[in-house]
Amino acid sequence: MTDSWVDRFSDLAALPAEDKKLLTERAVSVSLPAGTTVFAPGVAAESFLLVLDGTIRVQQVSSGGREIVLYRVTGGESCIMTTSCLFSGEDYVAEGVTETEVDAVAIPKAAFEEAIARSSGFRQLVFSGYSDRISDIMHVVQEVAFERLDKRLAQRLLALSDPDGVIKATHQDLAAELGSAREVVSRQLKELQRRGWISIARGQIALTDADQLKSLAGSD
Amino acid sequence: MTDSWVDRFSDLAALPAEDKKLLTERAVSVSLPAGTTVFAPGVAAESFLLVLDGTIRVQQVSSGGREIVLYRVTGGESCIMTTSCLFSGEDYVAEGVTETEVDAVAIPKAAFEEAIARSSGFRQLVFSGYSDRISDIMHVVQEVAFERLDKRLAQRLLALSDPDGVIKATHQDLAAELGSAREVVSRQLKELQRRGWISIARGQIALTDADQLKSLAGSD
DNA sequence: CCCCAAACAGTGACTAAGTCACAGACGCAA
DNA sequence: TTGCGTCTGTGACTTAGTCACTGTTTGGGG
Repeated sequence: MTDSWVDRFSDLAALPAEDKKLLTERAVSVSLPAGTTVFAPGVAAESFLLVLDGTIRVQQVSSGGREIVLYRVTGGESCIMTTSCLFSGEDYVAEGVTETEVDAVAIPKAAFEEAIARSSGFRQLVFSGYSDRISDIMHVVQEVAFERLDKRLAQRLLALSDPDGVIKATHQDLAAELGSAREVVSRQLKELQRRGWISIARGQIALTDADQLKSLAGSD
Repeated sequence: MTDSWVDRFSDLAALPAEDKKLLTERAVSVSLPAGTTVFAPGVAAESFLLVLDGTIRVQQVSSGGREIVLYRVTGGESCIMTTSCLFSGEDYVAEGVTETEVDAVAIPKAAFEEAIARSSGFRQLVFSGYSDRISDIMHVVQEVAFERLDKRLAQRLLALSDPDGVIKATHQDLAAELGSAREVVSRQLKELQRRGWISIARGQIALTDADQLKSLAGSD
């Protein structure tokens, strides 16, 4: 196994061979189809997850059925929600869903703890994963508490658009990104369309003036 | 040193003597007066902090001057914001302020890494600290995104009240707890007073019907 | 003792966002 | 073609946040 998955993680690639061996021998490769619920409130974790390919969306759901996206885990990142539960034994307060097909490796709790104890590179990977997620979630708090919805919507449209400036998402999907309500997003989108910055079709939005959107997204 | 500070942390009290020795020898005791800014955006951490006594309030501040409290670190807990920055090197996105006089021990980065490598109990402490904080912050997201302000205010009044049912805080202070605006909180408080659930004085609020407040705080 | 500057609190008018209850519109499958 | 489920539009209303004020208390300094 010369081109192992460990070489995809910069913190792990430089590891001593014996540490790499520990990880590669004990890890279990998994492949998940799009739309799989990786973890959810009320389910305890049993292993640590490293994403190789694809993206996992981590979100919270309210009792009233509204949702908000907290962050996404993409290739080369660890899913700290699993780590978190592995250690504290607490239940998840969020859920993780694969947005695409996801290739990952699952490291059982025992091997995880051994790797943490032995490998400083592995510790670095796990801790920086925690740090990054805390930053992400704090950013979400900042946004929902203090920022205007039109600005946040513009940010998301820019972030979610493909190279052609197209977003394939329903208004409901966008509302879930922002933690808002579908009707509110529909009205905001209509206003952006009125200004000529986007064009709206069923299940799809095209950016027609990205510069104006960037200006709105970056306004203080 | 028979009654060392390490015995205040359940994860550390059971440690082998040599691990305790490492921590106690390398840690630096600090005592901070109330109102000290422990960390703030744009300042990098240089050591890991364990709080022995007192509380540190961790909050975010918006460009418009509004604030929101994320969580509090109390005696026997680690301040993971310092850990986070220690590892990722990223700047703080929040600020920490002592609410009372705080006794703490600061563990330099080198000793921290050594302890992490050697002591599973210390790892447990650090990881569970992370997990708890992530839960806290996710809870904040849930609240600001989805819950009504009157319910959140009732929750905070109950949480902040002393055994006599009194809260010494200005309306501005409460607004900062909730990430809302002072005028909004003033109006909410007036409504609670109109219902006879609280009584309002300058800089102080007294709960007069905690049961009704609990009912509001727990409503779904 | 009185004055006065801060800090604290109250208010009205307005804008932004969320809720509720619908009514259309579109698109695929039977 | 005709449903039927998903997606979107809309009006009326409530809740929350903003702005620009005014009023009120309070603890020093003169």
